[in-house]
Amino acid sequence: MGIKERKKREKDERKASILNAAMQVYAEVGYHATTMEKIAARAELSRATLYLYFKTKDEIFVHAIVSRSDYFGDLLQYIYDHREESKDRIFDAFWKSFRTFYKVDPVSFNATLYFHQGEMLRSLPEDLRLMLDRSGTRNYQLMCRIMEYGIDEGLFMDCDPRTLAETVWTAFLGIIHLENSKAAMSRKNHLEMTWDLAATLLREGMARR
Amino acid sequence: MGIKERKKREKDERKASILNAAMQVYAEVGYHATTMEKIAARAELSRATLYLYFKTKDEIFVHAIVSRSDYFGDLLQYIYDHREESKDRIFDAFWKSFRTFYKVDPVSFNATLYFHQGEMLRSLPEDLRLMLDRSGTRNYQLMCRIMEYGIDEGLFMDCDPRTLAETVWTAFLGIIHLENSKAAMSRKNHLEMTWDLAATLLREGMARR
Amino acid sequence: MGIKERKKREKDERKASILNAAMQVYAEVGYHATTMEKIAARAELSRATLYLYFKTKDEIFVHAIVSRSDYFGDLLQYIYDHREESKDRIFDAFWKSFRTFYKVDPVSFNATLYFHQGEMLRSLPEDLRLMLDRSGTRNYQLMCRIMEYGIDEGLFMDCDPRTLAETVWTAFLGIIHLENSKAAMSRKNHLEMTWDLAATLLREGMARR
Amino acid sequence: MGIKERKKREKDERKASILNAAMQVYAEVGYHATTMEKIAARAELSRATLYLYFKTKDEIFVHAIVSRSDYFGDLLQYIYDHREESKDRIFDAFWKSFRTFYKVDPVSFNATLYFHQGEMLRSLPEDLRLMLDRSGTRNYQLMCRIMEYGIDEGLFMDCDPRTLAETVWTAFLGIIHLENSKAAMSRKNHLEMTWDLAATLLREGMARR
DNA sequence: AATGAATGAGGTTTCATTCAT
DNA sequence: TATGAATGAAACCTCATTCAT
Repeated sequence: MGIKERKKREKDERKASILNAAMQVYAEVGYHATTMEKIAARAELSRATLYLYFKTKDEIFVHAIVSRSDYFGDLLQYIYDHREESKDRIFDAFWKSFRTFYKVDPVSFNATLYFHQGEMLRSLPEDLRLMLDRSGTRNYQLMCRIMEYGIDEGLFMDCDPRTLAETVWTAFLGIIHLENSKAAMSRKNHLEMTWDLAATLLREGMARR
Repeated sequence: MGIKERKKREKDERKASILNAAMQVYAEVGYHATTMEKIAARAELSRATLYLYFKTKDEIFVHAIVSRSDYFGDLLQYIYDHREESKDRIFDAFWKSFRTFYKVDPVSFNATLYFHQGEMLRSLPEDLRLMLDRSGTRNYQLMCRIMEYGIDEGLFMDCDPRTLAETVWTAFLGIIHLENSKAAMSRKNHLEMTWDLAATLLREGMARR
Repeated sequence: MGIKERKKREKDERKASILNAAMQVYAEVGYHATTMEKIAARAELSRATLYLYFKTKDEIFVHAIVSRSDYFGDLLQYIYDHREESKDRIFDAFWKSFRTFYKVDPVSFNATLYFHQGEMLRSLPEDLRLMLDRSGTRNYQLMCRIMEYGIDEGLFMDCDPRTLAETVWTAFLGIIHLENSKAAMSRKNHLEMTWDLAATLLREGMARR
Repeated sequence: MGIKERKKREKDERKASILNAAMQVYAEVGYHATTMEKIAARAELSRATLYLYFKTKDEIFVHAIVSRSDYFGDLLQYIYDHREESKDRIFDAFWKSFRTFYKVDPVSFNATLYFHQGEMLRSLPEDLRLMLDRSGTRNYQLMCRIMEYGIDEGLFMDCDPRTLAETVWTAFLGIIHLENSKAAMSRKNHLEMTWDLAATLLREGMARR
C-alpha cells in the first residue's frame, strides 16, 4: 500500500528531476547540443540511468513539453470556467494566459515551439508525435470554446471560432519567435510593448462592430 | 575582360544551382537530413566540389535564404515606392506581400523561419549570423517605413511604427508556423481563411479611430 | 536437520527453475539475445535475484549445459554397462545414444555446441571452462571405453580408441551444426536420413575387415 | 579507361586489406572482441574509413568468408573437372580439398564455421544471409556432383548423393569444431590422426560392396 | 575546376553487474 | 531472501569537412 505509493511518488519525482535537468541544459545550449550525457550530469545521474526512465532523448523532451502544456491547459480551463465573471475582459484574460504560460517557463515554451516545427515533428516516432498532438489538441479546443463564447455573447465579431483562436494564438507564437531571434542576434527587444500592441490590435480588430 | 566576366557568370550560375539543389533537398527532408552528399547528388556534383563554392553547409543555407529575402525586400520596396497610389489599401498591399513571399517559394520561407530560430542563430558563426541579420534588417526597415507612412497619413493608429511592423510580421510568421505544424501532423489546415481573418483583425485593429 | 535439508532442496529447485528459464529463452532467441532480464522474467524473478543463485550469466549457461551433459553420460554409462548384451549392435546403440541426447533436449545440445566453440571457451573464466571440460571429459572417457571394448572384441577395426570415439562423435556434431545452419536459412533438412547414412558409413567403415 | 581501372583495382586492394586486417584480429580475439576500432588500427585506417568500404562489421566478415569460400569452390571445381584422372582416388582428393581449405587459412574457415551457426545467421540481415547462402550453395552443389559421379561410376555405394556429400562434409566440420574446442581448453589434439581415421572410415564405409 | 578518399568528433543505446533497502 | 535502482563500459554508425590528385 503505502510502500508502493511511496515508490511511485519517488519515481515520479525522479522523472521530474530529469525533465528539469533536460530543460536547464536545453536553455543553455539548445536542442541539438543537449546530449544525454549533459542531462545526466545535470541530474547527477549516469547516462544509463536516464534510459531507465525514458526510452530516448526525444521522449524526455516530449514529456517535458507535454507536462508544461498541461499547465497551460489548466490556465485556459480556468478562464473558460470563469468566463461569466470576466466577460468584458475575456480577451485580455485570454491573452494574458499566453503571457503567463510564456513567462512562467519560457524555456519549456521555446522547446514547445521548437518541437512543433514540421522538421521536428516529422522526425519523431509516431507515439511521441501523437502525444504532442493530443496535448496540443486539448488546449486548442479550450481556446476554441473561449472564442466561441465571446462570439456567442456578441463580444467578438462573428466568425469561425477556430480560425479566430488560431489567429490569436499564432500572433502570440510569432512574437515569441521574433523575440528569440532577436535575443540570438543580441538585439534589444521590447517584448512587453509588442505584446501590448498586439493585444490592442487584436482586441479592437476582433471586437464586434 | 569578357573572359573574366564569363567565368564570373558561370561561377554564379553554378552557385545558384547549388542553392537550388539545397532547397530542393531541404523541401523533401528538412534541414538535418539535408546532407552535403544529397545536395551534391542533386546538383550533379561531388561533395567536395560544393566546398569550392561554399565554405560550409550552413553557408549554403544562409545564402539561399538571403537571396530569397532580397526578393521579399523588393516587394516591400515596391510597396513603399508606390505608397501614394495604394494609400487606402496600403495595409492590404503590405499583407499581400507577405503572402506572395510565402507562396512564391514556401520552401525558402520555411528555411528562413528555421534559421531565424534562436537555436540555429546561436550555432551559426559570426559572419553568417551577420549576413542573416543584415538581410533581415533591410526588410525590417522597409516595413517600418511603410508603417510610418500609414501612421503619418493618419491611416493607422498612432503608435510606434517599429512595434507595429513587428506585430504584423510576427502574426504572419505565427500562421506559417502553425501551418507547418499541422502539415506534419497530417491535419487539414485552412491557410487562406486564417490569412484573411488575421488581415481583417489587424486592419481593423490598427485603423485610426 | 530437516530444516537445513529443506532449505537446500528449495534452493536447488530454484536453481533448476532458473536453468530452465534460461534454456527456454535461449531456445527462442539465442545466446546473445538472452538477457538476464529475459531469464528473470521467465523465471518470474527479478534480475538481481538471479545473482543470488549464479554469479554470472555464463555460469547459468554452463550449469545448464553440464546438467544436461550428465544425462548424456548416463546414457553412455548404460551402454557400457550392458555392452555384453548388445555386443553386435554396440555401434548402433552408441550412435543412438547421440540421437537420443539430441532429441530429448535439442536446445541444451545446441547450447553445448555453442559453448564448446573456441570463441566462447576462450572468453570464459577459468572455473567455468574447467567445469565444461570436466563434464565433457567424463563422457569422452566413456566413449573411449566403449570404443575400446569394440576394438578388443574384434568388432571394430584396430585403431586408437580415442581417435575412433572422436571421429564418430564429431561426425554427429557436424550433422547438428549443418542442421542448425539450414534451419536458419529456412531450408529443408533431412536430419534422419543423414543420421542413417552417417551411421551406415561409419558402421561399415569401422567394421573389422 | 586506364585511370578508372586503376582506381577500381586500388579500391579492391584496399577492401582486401581490410578483410585481411579483420581476419587477423578475429584470429586473435574472436568475433565479438573484434571491434571496428581494432580492425581499423590493424589496417592502419580510421574507423570511419572502414564504413566507406563496408556498411557494417558483419558485412566485412561475410565478405571475408565468401571470398574464402570461393577459393574452396575452386578446389572442388578442379576435382570435378579432373574426375576422370583421379577416378580411383576421388574420395581422397575430395577429402584432401577439405584439409587444404582448412590448412590454407584456418582463421577464415573458423569464421565460416562461426557464421554458419544458427545464432549468427538468424541475427544477420537478409542480404548478408543470402550472400552466405549463395556461396555455400555453390560449393554444396559441386560436392553433390562429385559424389554423384562416384556413385554413377560404381565407386561409392548407391545412395542419395546429396546426403552423402553432407555426411562427409559434416564429418569434417565436426572434427574442426572439436579441434577448436580442444585448443581453447589447452588440450593437445591430433588433428591429422583424426582426419586420417575419419577418411579411412568414410572411404571404406561408402565404398561399394 | 573537380573529385575520391580519409578522418575526427560525437551521440544513442544496450546490458551485465552491484548496491542499498 | 528478494528487488528496484544505478551504473560503467562499449559498440556501432553518420556526417561535415579536408587533402591529394
